[in-house]
Amino acid sequence: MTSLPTLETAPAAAADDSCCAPAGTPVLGAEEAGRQALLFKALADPNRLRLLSIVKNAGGGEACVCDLTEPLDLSQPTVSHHLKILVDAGLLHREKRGTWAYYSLVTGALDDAAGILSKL
Amino acid sequence: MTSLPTLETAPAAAADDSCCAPAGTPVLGAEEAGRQALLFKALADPNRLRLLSIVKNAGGGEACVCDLTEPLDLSQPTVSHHLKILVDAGLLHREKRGTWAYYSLVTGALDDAAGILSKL
DNA sequence: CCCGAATATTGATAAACATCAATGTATTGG
DNA sequence: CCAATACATTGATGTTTATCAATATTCGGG
Repeated sequence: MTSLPTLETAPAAAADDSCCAPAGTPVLGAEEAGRQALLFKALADPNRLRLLSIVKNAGGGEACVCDLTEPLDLSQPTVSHHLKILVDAGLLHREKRGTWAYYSLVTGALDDAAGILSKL
Repeated sequence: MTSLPTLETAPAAAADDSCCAPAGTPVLGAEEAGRQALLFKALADPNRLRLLSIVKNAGGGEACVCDLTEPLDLSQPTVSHHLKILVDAGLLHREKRGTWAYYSLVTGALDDAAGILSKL
């Protein structure tokens, strides 16, 4: 303990010289913060944001890997890697049809992420 | 629709065997994606999310470092480091009054971040 | 049943990151 | 001025991350 603050009990006297609030503040729990951070980690990369943008605006709302490799100027394994991160984060849905894998936005996932920020 | 792809505008020639769309898709630019990724990088850490939550819900809408070190169970330098990242990302505002540094939310910054996701 | 195409996985490497201890800086009170 | 307090910066360290080349897997066609 480094300083005066943190008076959990007995605020009574006041005349408090400290800088700090009464420490009764409601805080985002560590576990939930961890879960939410995983989601934003998935969004914290330029190429993944571009992937989401391309998929969202693609005709039919879906795109295969071959649609995504060229515009990003990344190798195919790297694109697959990013797509896996987005799927694991619950942002993209993957459907294999024949040889191709089609990726589409999970409905409401981006709005949910946005909602987290608004309600922090 | 078993396989062949998403041709929106039917660009004449083609006879294309590929799985891919005509590559006319509007894409989030690399530069803007980079800027936006910086913002989400700042949000992609549990402790920084908790910092934002504490500051937002603090009495008076502001909190000093001593309010933040204890609930996160991090060293003071680490908290200062995270706060700097949030300030650099445009999410927090820093005001020094006397010996203390008070941090507060930049108005609308979180909503702007949320808006990016909605409008991807 | 084998071949080629589309995608996924593995292994390696360099860069970025989170964290703390130690130290620096600035400001207040005596 | 001096000392103490609040915060920032620096340096070091272990972990995570982005990327590619090489390889594996899976599927449709002949």
